[in-house]
Amino acid sequence: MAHTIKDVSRLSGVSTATVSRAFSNPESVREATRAKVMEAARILDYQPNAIAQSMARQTTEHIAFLICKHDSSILDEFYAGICDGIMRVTKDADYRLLVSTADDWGSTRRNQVDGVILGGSATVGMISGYVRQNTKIVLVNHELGGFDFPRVVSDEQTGVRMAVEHLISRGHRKIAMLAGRFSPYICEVRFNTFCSVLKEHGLPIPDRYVRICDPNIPDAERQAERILIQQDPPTAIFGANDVIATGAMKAAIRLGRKIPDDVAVIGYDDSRVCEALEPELSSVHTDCTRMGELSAKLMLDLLSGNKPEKNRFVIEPKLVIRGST
Amino acid sequence: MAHTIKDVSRLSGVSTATVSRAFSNPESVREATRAKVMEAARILDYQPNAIAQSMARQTTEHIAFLICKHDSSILDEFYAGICDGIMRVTKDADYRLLVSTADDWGSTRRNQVDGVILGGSATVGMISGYVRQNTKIVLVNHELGGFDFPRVVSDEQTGVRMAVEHLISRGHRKIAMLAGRFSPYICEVRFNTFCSVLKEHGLPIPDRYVRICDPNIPDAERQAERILIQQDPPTAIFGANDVIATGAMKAAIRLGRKIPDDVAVIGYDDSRVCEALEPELSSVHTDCTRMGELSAKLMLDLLSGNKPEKNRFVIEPKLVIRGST
DNA sequence: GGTTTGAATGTAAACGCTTACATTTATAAA
DNA sequence: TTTATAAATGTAAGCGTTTACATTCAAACC
Repeated sequence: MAHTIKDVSRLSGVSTATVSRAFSNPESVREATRAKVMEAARILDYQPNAIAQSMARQTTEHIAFLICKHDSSILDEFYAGICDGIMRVTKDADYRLLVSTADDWGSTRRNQVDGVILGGSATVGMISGYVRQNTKIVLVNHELGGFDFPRVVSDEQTGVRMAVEHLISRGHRKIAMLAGRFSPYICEVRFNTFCSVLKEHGLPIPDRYVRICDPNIPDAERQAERILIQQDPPTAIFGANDVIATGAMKAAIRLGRKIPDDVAVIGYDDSRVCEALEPELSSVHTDCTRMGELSAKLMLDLLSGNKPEKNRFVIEPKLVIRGST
Repeated sequence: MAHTIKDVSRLSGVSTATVSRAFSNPESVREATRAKVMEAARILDYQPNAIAQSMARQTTEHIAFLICKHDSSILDEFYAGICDGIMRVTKDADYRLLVSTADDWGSTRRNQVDGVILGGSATVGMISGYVRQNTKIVLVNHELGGFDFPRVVSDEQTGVRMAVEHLISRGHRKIAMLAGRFSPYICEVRFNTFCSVLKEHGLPIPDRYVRICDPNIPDAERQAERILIQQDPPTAIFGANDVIATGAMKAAIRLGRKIPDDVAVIGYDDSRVCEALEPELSSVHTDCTRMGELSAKLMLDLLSGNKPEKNRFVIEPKLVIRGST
């Protein structure tokens, strides 16, 4: 067994209270005393037991990041980015980070964390448990209708608008979209915004220019091919995300179309794959690391008892123009 | 404040011991009693306090995954994969997972976890602290010379051998390598194995067929171009990882070389980018999720007091042949 | 009905800290 | 030196569980 505060107390000849203070509130003990304590601790290789501290202090200095997305996880580049941002902040603040993909996480061992950052689509059911236990909540990349939790979201409308208007500014009039079948809310926003922007510019959206595909390359490739081989094909394709846009590019290349001359392609997310493609894929960048950092800072703020000045933080995406447009 | 076991005890009219038993050892209390307890707990919305349990049981049911790699993190596809594997297992076993990129993690709050899985290159210094505290240790994707910790590693020699012999079997005699400058140990193994396999087959390795590059696409592209534009260029390039191989492909495409006819390219890691490229990139697949799962299972084994039958588990990589070769 | 026995429950001492409050010690002022 | 005051330290009661041990209860046997 590791040594306890009592052993240090005995060896250094001071009370356990003083040992405790020497560790967690050094200014409150005399220099000489602190030295004695630390020396004893060194000899015994003592470190305060974190669990006992949590027990006594009623706080764990743990927060959790929960990825609430059906079939997705830390493997998702976007959530990994958020997680990375959260890790940076929690590390600096000396908080520990628990990570889980979670539907039902809330039901078990809830009171082990001071706060939980929910990424993806949390449900009211998940959240109510935390609320009852007074566990702090921050939402990231998601809004929960009817609630005003502190949250960090990305301005997808603007992102899509930038992508589409970029195509238009390049002279494209026949623009197709490969809509997605992944996160329902996101897919809806991206498609709806695509439509409104085109309408605003007086451009038509014939049905044959729209296809819905699964978020994997082969399906995107199939659907893109269908769009491209028709009579009077579009001169540009907007993919609902980079994976889908990648499929579009592959289809175009296989059909012998030149990118961007015969057909331009743009994606969304600015994932790593964009720079790997030839030509490189234009896309819309969302700074997910910053989203993570911001949500973690919000959480720390909450935990230190501050109310943040506002509850909704919006990250503005950036258009990244590359060779594909 | 949340209710405690005492509140439940009072409301249900039994002792706290019985409440505790009703929760953590249901068979040991009479059906009727358990029902009373559970009803009281339901009314009070009681849940056992996990911290107090950890305190009393002297176990946290937390394990940590530490990514010990200088400039890398959960953003790294490979470590994300390991992490995903660990998460699956810990989730099933109802353990919580702490994740951190760590150099110095060991120094602080060490005793909050029952065990730690170290990914990347842990140092003896990091480990000694855990050993003293009797925290269980498992290594993944790394060996620690001179120690025999339970560990899961990938058989890189075989992986490289498969890649190179695949090129040879395709008739290539002039094979170049873009060696890497990332993880020193890995880079060394990959390069050395490349050389020995070529030697075994009596093939030359002229200096002009080897270049070392940083693990980013632009640099790989530059170096690959240097290799390709020389007189008597290689007919195949082995990239030390997929990023580097991607750069090689881009260089070849830009130079107007046909892949795989003018030059074949193969990578290592089988990351997501492989299937995005056109043609798709052949590579060597390491099942990192399985490495994660295995290391987590090893850890759970250790924590339940079993000695694993052996300490070194080797994952065999698989060759994935695609259009680029 | 009285024993015996095993199961169910209760009592109370840990687990290793923190912290309000009490006490002692050092410092400054008179 | 005495006294007032502030700083340092000590005492002991929590924090919310678990669990060894003691006690009670119920069923089964004689």
